[in-house]
Amino acid sequence: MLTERQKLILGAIIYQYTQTAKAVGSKRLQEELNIKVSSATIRNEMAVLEDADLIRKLHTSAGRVPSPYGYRYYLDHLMVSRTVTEDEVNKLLNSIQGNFHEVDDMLSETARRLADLTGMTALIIKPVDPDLKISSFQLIPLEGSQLIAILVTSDGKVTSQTFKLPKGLTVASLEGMVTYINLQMVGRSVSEVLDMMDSGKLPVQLARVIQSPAAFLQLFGEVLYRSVQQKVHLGGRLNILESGEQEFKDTTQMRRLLELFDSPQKVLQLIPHESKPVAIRIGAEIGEPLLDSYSMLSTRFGIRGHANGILALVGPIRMPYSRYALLLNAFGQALTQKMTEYV
Amino acid sequence: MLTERQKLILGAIIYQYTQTAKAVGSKRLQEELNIKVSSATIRNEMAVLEDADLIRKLHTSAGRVPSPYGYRYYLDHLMVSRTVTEDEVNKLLNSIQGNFHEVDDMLSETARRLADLTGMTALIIKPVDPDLKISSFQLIPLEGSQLIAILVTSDGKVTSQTFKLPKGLTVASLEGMVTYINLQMVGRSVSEVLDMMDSGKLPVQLARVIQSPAAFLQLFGEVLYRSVQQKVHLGGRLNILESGEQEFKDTTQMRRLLELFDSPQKVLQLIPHESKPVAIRIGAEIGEPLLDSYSMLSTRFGIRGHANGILALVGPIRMPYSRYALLLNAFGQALTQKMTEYV
DNA sequence: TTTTAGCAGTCTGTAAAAAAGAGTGCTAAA
DNA sequence: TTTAGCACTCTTTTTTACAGACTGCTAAAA
Repeated sequence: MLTERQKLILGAIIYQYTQTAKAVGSKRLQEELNIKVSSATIRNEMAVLEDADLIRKLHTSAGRVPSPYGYRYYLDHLMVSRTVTEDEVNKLLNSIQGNFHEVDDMLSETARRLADLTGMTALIIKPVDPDLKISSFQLIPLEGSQLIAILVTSDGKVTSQTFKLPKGLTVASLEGMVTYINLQMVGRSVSEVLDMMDSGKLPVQLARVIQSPAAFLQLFGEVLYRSVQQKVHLGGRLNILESGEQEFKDTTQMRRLLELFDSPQKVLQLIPHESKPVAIRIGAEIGEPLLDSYSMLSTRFGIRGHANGILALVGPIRMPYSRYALLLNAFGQALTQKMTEYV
Repeated sequence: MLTERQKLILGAIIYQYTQTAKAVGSKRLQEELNIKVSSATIRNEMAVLEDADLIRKLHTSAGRVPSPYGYRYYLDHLMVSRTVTEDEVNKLLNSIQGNFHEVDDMLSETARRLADLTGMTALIIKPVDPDLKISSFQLIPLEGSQLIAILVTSDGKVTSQTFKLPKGLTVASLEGMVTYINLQMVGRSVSEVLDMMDSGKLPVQLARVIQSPAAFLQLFGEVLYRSVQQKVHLGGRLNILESGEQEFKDTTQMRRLLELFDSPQKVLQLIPHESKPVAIRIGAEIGEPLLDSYSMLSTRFGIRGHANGILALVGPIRMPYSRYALLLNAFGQALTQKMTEYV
């Protein structure tokens, strides 16, 4: 257990370091804290904090910097976190105004803005609506024997795919299938239909409409599957370059880092399992070696009850946590509200 | 006018520098060239080349490096350029095999491959087909009073946009409009229809079908316009980081460079007006200060007679020009052929 | 006139040495 | 418990020294 004075000093070290990015020494703390003890006393207290691995020194005669555990302690015991007011959320909501063609555009723009605001990298994973419904399915002939399949879902997303008319099938027979799909499947949820396909229920039904539905089913399934794929929206992908603890010695690591964010698959692995309003993970807690010298704040947002969208910030360990946690929280609430407009 | 020996030396300097990235001195040239003159003679010749600003030295007692003008001279007078054989194009064509959902996917993949092959940044601007035709236009109701407009063009591209049902319009009246569009406009080229809108011809016609077509027309026009927007496909955007002449002192310039490629608008300004098979521009010739220490090779490709697509490589000034020019040429021809599959 | 050998002079890059700065840890006294 | 003081450590910056790589010039040779 830390004494009040030790907490005060730890807080000051974190504050100073967060501001200046330089190891902070006993003398500077004394001036900063405006405390009535000498620098020697502060040095003694610092020794205690160091024994507890809350702060570290880079080398024998340098000032101290917070350790990851020190940040953790700060977050858990020292940081005072405000809650977001409804007013603030509304202001934010107004600022995300704009005429977007689709949800995805809106989310991209939001990520960009959040990144600009913080100087960090923002990422948004669109919530999956388990009730996402099929709104329409169309087959449209192009030139030659090319066709294009178009699936529209209730969130306004359009998934399309071109293909060649399979041998043995006529456009007319496909038309029949499309009519059937639109009659029977529109209004049903995508996951339900995917289940029907897996269980063989749909194939059986379609077999009544046409002899060999296999080719058609494969196509339909592919488009369906692609329509529910999670997409990652990135903002300020390049900010990560300027926010690292240490400068990059070689471009190699820099590349790896950028490539990490370019891979939706890898980004999806970064999301945390905790369910706090705002989850804060420091350095190695993220579980991705490339991000060991970064921190990640994340919150969930979503449609109606289904808060499975992710809104996250990735930046240097040294950052104003309380401010950004608040911001993220506000953005998350705003997004949750905004999403309803698109359902 | 340069003597044969001077040309030989210039060529050797460029070759050596291209290979080793180190300023080349008279002694090394003597060994390399296996020539029967002494290094002093070579020094004399180098002085001549330097007077003509074909080579430069970084400082008093360093070897020489080619100047931008030196590269230019090399390209114009010294480089022997092969032509691509049909066989090579075919091989390439096979390697771009793959099942792509749309042209855009194919182009992205090609850019990626070209970038991997060269270690440079590749960019592809999709050719605009002036005969691009409208294949279908649909309005699909979503939940609430949301609608989604979908335009399919003959290249298999789908452009969509969600919007709220404007007041005073009913879904039924819109249906009429859609039917009319599909009856009258499908098969016409997009540019033709855009002209009809500008000239007021289409509004007049639509006015017969419905009272106030303004709201509908705006929407239709917007979707139409977006469908012919040029898209830029980038490959190896990050390669630019490793290929610069000098290391980056600060991350700022590095960022600017990456942002340049992230902006389609700016990328479009980079394309040259010349109409050589492969245009090669060196440093400042590109006309973009950020790329002063890079070179850009570009070629055109396209659909049928309309070669207005661009295929380009951006990399360090110091590069094997003849090899990459050949490669680019081959890829351009392959793409031109490949495009026909998608029309 | 052209080519060559030789050498002084210039600049870079690196290594070694020196100096300056910032901070700690310990001791002994208040 | 707190404080003043000082020796010690480690980093960073500056200085100095030196080897290496070329050039440019001169004077002689071809």
